[in-house]
Amino acid sequence: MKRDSRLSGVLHILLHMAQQPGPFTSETLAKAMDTNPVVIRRIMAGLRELGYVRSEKGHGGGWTLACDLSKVTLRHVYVALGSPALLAMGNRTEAPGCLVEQAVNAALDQAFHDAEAVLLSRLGEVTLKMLGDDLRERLGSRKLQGMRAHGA
Amino acid sequence: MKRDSRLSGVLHILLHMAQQPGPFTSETLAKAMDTNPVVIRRIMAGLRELGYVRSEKGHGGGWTLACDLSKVTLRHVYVALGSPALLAMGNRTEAPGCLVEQAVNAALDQAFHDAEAVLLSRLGEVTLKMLGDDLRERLGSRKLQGMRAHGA
DNA sequence: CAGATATGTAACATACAAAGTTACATGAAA
DNA sequence: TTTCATGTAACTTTGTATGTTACATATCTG
Repeated sequence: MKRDSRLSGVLHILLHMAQQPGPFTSETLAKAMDTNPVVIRRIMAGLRELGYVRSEKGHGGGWTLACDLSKVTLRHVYVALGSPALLAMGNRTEAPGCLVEQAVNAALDQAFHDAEAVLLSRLGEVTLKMLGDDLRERLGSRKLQGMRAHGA
Repeated sequence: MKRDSRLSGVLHILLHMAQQPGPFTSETLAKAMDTNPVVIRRIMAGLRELGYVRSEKGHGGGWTLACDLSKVTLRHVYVALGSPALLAMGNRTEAPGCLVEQAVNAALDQAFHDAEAVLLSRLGEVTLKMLGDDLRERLGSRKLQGMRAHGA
C-alpha cells in the first residue's frame, strides 16, 4: 500500500506559515514542499472549512493562519483532512457470515482499535504551538552551530 | 491506500485448517476464501519457511499445520508475512534536510511508533489456539441456537 | 473597465502496491 | 506415464495517493 503523507505535508505547511506573517500563495508553499499548487489547495481545503486557515483570492491573496496554535492539535488537523485510514491493514470482509472470519475479525479488531486509539491520543497531545516551539529550538541550535563554525 | 488483508486472510486459512485434520489443497482453501489458489500459496509461503505449516506436492498433497498452536501468536504470523507496513500514514520525506520537516517528523514518529508498538503487542498476546477456542465457542453457540430453533 | 493574480475544482495522468489470473516447471502418488 | 499438487514468474486488474492541466471565479491594481 502506498503511504498517505497528507498529514505530514499539511503540518509542514502550517509550520512554515507559523514562522512568518502571511499570506502565502499556494505557489510559494508548493515550491517549499517541492510539489504542485493544486496539491496544496487540496489538502488545505479541509482546514479552511474548519476555520483553521483562511484563503483570499486575487492580488495579495493566499493562505493565512486563522486559529490559536496552542488550541489546535495534530488530531484536529488529521480530522480536517477527513480522518483518512490510520492502519495499513484491515479485515478481508467487514461483516462476514462465516464464523471463522468472525473469530478472526474479533481478534484483529481489538488490536486495530487499540492501536488507532493510541495514535489518535498521541496526536491529540501535540499542539501546533508545541511543534512551532520545537522548530524554533532546532533553528536556534543550528544558529549556534553556525556561529561555532564561524569561530564565534 | 488500499488496505492489506493478508494477515486477516492467512489467519482465516489457519483457523480453517485447525478445525479438521489436513492436508488441504490450495484449491480447497481458495474456494473457502473465495479467491485464487495462487494467492493462497503466496501468503502461505512465509509460514512454510518459518516451519508453521508444511506443504506436499502430488496426490494427497496440500497444506498441513506443523506447529504448536498455543505457541504461535498473531504477531508470529504477521512476521511470517514479511512484516508489512502497519500504518497507512507516513512521513513525506524520511531523512529531510529541512528543519521544518524534521520537527514534523519527530512529532509524528513518536505517535506512529507508539501505535505500532501497541498493535504488535496486542498481536503478540493472541495465540492461534486462543483463536481456535474462540471459534469453537462461536460454533457451539450457533449449534445451541439451531437446537432452540428446532424446539430442542 | 481591463488586465493581472489568486484560489476552486473538475478532469485526467502517473505511480505504486495488493489482489487476481495465466502459464508453465517441478515433484509425488496412483 | 498420467494425474494431481505445489512453486513461481509474469501479467492484469483495482484502488488510492499524488501530480498535472485546464478553466471558472473572485479580487486587487491601474
